[in-house]
Amino acid sequence: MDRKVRVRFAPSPTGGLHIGGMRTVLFNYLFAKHHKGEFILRIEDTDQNRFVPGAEEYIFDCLKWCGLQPDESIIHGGAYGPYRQSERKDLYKKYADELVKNDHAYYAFDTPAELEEKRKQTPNFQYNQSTRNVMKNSLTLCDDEVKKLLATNTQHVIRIKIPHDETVGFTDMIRGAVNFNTTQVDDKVLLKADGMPTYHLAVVVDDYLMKVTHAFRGEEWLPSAPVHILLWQYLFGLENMPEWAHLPLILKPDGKGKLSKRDGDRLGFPVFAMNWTDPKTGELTAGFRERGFLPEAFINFLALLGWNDGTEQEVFSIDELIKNFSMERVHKSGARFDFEKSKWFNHEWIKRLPVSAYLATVKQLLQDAGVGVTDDEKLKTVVELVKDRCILLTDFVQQSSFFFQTPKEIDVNAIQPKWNEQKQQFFAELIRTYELSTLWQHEDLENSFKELAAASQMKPGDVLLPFRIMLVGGKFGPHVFNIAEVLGKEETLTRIKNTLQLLQ
RNA sequence: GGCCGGUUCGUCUAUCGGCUAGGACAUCUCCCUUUCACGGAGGAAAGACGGGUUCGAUUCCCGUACCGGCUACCA
Repeated sequence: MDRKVRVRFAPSPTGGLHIGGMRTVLFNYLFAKHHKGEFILRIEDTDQNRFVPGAEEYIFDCLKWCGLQPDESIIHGGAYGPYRQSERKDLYKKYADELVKNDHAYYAFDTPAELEEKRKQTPNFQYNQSTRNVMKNSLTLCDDEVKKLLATNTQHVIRIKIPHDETVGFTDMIRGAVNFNTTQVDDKVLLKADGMPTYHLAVVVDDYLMKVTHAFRGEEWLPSAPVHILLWQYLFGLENMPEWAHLPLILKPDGKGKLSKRDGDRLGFPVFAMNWTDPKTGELTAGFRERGFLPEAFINFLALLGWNDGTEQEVFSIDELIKNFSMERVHKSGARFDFEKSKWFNHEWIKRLPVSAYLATVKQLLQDAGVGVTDDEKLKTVVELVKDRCILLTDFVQQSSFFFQTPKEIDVNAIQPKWNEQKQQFFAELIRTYELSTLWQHEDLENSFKELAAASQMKPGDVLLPFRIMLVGGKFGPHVFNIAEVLGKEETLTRIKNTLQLLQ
């Protein structure tokens, strides 16, 4: 391929963008960047009935969060605009007319009601080469009548005239040779009654006009490939057609079928990249971002859903993905989405990334939870201390709140049963020891704690858990002396004293 | 129903004719850790089925089964 690589992602702004779509974006992006090409984002809004306000912005927000920025789009500009199909409406008619003129398409005057009636009568009714001659179209009507109907602006569509008994095939980058016999292909509508093109006409025209070299889409599009190939043949020449790759579907974790946004609610995991609220129904679909995912992790597990580089590496940065990605190594079969594994990726990224990469997010999360953080250095220390224990960013709230505010609840029930006079005295003594101590490093705190335990004829283990609960409130958190160190002398002593009172 | 696609541990996957079928998630056991994690060691766990081709098939071919997708003036 000597042409510059140009790929496109073409969502319709009908609301939400789930992980299947996001993965298609990712693969487009990786392919484009790997080949030093361009990534275009085209809005396919040819169905005006399904337009959802805010959906376009949402799509861009998701891409931005992931760092997958288009080179050309309705907001990034570019030399091949407009990038919104509704604004290209007039372009398509010309090509539809050309097809009619060359006998590759025809006018059809059947009304939606008539078609519906037909389908009711004939269960598996298809508008195709075997039925078109009993329908109301320019193939069955005489020329004068057609002219008259057109002249009087009778509602009509333009349908492709699929040839009889031909083999149409192409080489899919993932699947290899795929062939269809045209006898099985329907006469799809190309131009709708409202003058808008259907997807079939629009993809072909726009991919040509936008000089797209490689076209990637979900496997669900495979059956309509012959229509598109025929269109390329009739309009622009097969030699100019982009190479196709039909990506494997992302399947439900349980049961069967492709993943849908409803599966998330049902099974308790996000399906969209970011939270999405449907403006019409008010229904909220949860997003990975709000659930506490790092974009690095989101991208990483998306990439591995259907692709791998042949090695045993699993954690990839975006640059590594760009470097190693190839469409030929994408799987043919669908991949079942596994939320547990996606969490593992997030944990890996939390551990690997410098904490500065997500410190601001954690700070915001704490703030949202009512935990004010004024000391950024302290936050950094805390995050560093607890990050191994956090799978999702939201886990930082539970793991670090007690560093910044007194625990709301002290799990005294965990101490009470084994509490006695001896322990009571140990902590009274500990308070005195710590009050006198001039050093406040965790090693020193631990040493004096253990010396005191030994002097009191106790095993450290007997008093370590109570100590933890005094400082943390519960049975969790990093090493207790590290906690004490960060908390500082005054706060540590206050918490011991407070809990001691609770135990009275 | 028709057309198209797919089929390796529970899940994601490696293997491009030589396999004692490798890794990861999850799971189990143990070690480390006087919380929980992290980390370390180990265990259990797979080639849908039937025919070919071949010295040899998970790998190539053909059937069957099963799974999925599509079958709108939606994308």
